[in-house]
Amino acid sequence: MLSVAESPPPSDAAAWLAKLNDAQREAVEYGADTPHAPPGALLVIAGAGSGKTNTLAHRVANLVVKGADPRRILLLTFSRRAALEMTRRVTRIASAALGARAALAQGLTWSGTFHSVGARLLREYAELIGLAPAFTINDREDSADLMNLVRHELGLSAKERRFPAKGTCFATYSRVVNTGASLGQVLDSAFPWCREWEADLRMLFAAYVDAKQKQSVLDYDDLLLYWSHMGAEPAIAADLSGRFDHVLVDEYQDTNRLQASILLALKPDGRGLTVVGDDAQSIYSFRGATVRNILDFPAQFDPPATQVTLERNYRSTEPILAASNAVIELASERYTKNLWTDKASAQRPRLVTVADEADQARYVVEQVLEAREQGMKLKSQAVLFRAAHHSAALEIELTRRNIPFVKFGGLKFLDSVHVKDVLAVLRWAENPRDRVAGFRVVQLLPGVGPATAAKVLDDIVARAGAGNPADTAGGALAAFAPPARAQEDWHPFVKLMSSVYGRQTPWPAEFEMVRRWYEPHLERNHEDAAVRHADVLQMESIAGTYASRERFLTELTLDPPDATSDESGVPLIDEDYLILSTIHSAKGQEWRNVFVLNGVDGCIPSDLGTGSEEEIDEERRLLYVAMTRAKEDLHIVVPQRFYVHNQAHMGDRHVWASRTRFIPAHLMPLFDAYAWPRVPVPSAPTAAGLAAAAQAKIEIGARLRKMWD
DNA sequence: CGACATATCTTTTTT
DNA sequence: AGATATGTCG
Repeated sequence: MLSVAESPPPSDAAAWLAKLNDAQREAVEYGADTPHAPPGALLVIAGAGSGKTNTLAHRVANLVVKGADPRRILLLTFSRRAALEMTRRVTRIASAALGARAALAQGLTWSGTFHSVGARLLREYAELIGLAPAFTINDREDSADLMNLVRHELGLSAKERRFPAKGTCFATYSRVVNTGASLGQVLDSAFPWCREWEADLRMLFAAYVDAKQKQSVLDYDDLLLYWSHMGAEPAIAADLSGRFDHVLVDEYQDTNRLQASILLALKPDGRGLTVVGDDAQSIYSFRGATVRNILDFPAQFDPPATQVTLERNYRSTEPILAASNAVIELASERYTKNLWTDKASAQRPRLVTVADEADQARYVVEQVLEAREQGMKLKSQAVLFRAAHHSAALEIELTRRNIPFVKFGGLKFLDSVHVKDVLAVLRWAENPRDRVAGFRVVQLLPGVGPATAAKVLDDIVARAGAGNPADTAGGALAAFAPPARAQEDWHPFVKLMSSVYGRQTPWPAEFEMVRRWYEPHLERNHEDAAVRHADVLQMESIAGTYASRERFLTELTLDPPDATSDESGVPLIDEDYLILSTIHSAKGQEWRNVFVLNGVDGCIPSDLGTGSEEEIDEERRLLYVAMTRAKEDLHIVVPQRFYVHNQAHMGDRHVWASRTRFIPAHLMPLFDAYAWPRVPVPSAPTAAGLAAAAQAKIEIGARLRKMWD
C-alpha cells in the first residue's frame, strides 16, 4: 500500500518548480495542495511551443509528490507516442523530487489514448454490460470491410445509381457517432453527394450495428460509445468515476462530443479534471473533433473552470513566430491568445518558389545536406506535407541520393495484404464469430471464393448455437465438404484452425505455426513474396513481445507501428535519418529545420477542404501547426507547376498553382522570398526586388486563371 | 462457382 | 493509380 500522504513534502519543493514561468507554475500548482479533495475544473490554454507537455508532466508529478495516488490518476493523451513520452517525463520529474520514494512514480498505470483506456475498461466491465470478454477490435479497414459485407447482403451494391463505396459509408457512420449529430446533418455538412441515399444508409447502419453485436466485434468508435453509455448507467458510472481522483486530458482541442461526454460522466462537477489544449491547433474535425469542446469547457461547470493561458513560446525564433501569428490572425474566428518569444534571429522564414515538384525535391535535399554539413543532424530536420502522397517525388530523390529517412503518416504496415492475412487468422482464432476475419482467411485457399466462404462461416455459427464457438468451430470445419480445387489444402487448414481454436500451442509459438501455414499461400498469390515474407517475420518478432494473442491483437490495432522507411523496418535507433511526416502526424513535435511542401492552393488548403469557411479555417490552422514546428529555420516551398492525378475528366495533368491563400501579399514582408535555383540576374537586384518580381509573376498567373473561374 | 478481364469511379488528414 | 462493379469463360 502506498502511503505518501503522511510524508512531508521535500524541503526544496520550490526548487524543482523554479524553472517554470509564472503561468506554468500556476497550472502545475492549482489545487495540488489538497490532492484528495481537488477543486473545480482547470483549463490550460497552451500555445504552440509554450512548454505544454512539460507543464502537464510537472502537474502530474506534483500531484504525486503532494500525495495523490498515481494509480488513481487517469491521463488521456492523443496518441500512444504522446502517452509514453508523458509517463517518461512524469517518472523522471517525480523521481527527482521524491528522492528515496522515487518508486512511487512508477505507479502511473492509467495513461493512454481514449481508445486504449476504453478498451481496457470494457474488458473489465464486459460481463456487466453484456459484451463477450473476448471481443475483437476492428481497425478502420476491417470496419469498412464489415460495412461492405452488410452492404452486399442488403442488396445495396446492385442499385441503379452507384451506392457510396464502403469507405464513405463507414466514414459517414463514424461521423454520426462521434459528433452526436443526425445522419441528415452529417450528410449535409460532410457528404452532400450522398444526400439521396439517406434512407438506405440508415438501414445499412442499423444492420451494421446488428452484425457487430452478433459477431462480438467492436470498431474504434464503439470503444468510446460503450464507455460513454456506461457513464450514463448510474450504477456503473459511480463505480467508474470513483476509480480516479484526477483526470487529465491532453490535446483537448482535438476531442469530439463523445469524448467530452465521457469526461463529464467521470467528473460531473469538474473536481479533479484538467484539460490542456490550444484552440489554434485544432486540426481533427474530420474525425468529429470540435473546437467548441475547449472553448465551451469553462462554462460547463458551476463555478466555471479556472483558466490558465501559456503564451510564452520557447520553441521558435521571433521571425518564425511573427509569420505564424500573422497567418493565424487572418482566421475568421479570433483565437484566444498571442504568442511571444525573446529568441531573436535575423533569418526570416523562407518562401521558396521552384519550377515543379522535381525541383522541390532537389531543393529540399540540397538544403538538408547543407544544414547537415553545418552540424545539424538529419533527425533535427523534418519535411512536412498535407497528404501522404505529396512526398512521393522527394522519397524517390532521397532514395536515389542514399539519404535515410523515416516517414510518419500515410500507409501503415497494417494496411498491406499479407500482414492483414496473418492477423485475420489470429483474430478469427480469438473470435470465431468474426466474419470479416473468417471471410478473408477461407478465401486464401485456392478454389474458394465468396460463396463458399459464406457457407463455411454459416456452418460455424450454426454449429455453435448459443455455446462458445471456439469449442465447435474446428469440428464444423472438419465436417465441411470443400470444393474439389480446395480438397488438397483443406486438411492442413482444418488442422491449423483446430489447433488455434483450442489454444493447443502457447502464444508466441502459435504465431510461428500460423506463419508456416501461410507461407505457401503467400508464395502462390504474390510475385514479390520475398519482401512480404520479411514483413511477416518482422511481425513475428513483435508478436514475441506480447504476453498473449489477445494483447497482441488489441495493441496492434489500437497502436499500429506508425512509421515506414525506405528499408523494411525502422532504421536502427542510433542511426541518423530525416523525418518525413504528414502535418497531422507532426502534432506536438518540433525540429530545428522544417520544410513545408506544396505551399500552394489546392494542397494547403487542400482543394477538398474549401467548401465552407470552417473547413478553410481548419486548413489555415494546419499551416499554422506546420509552421510552428520550426525552431530555427522554416522553408515553405511553392512549386509553380503541380501534377494532379484522378481529375474527373482529363485524367492526370499538370496544373499551374499559386501560392497558398493563407500567405497573402501583405504578409510577404514577413518572409524571405526567392526563387530556386537562383538565376543569375544582370543588374544585381536587391532581395526585396527579387521577391517582388517573383510575386508579381505568380499573381499575373493567378489573374489569368481567374478569367475562367 | 471461381478466376480473370474490362469498364467505371474515386474525395486528405487518423485513433 | 487503385479499388470496385460487371462480363465471360472454364
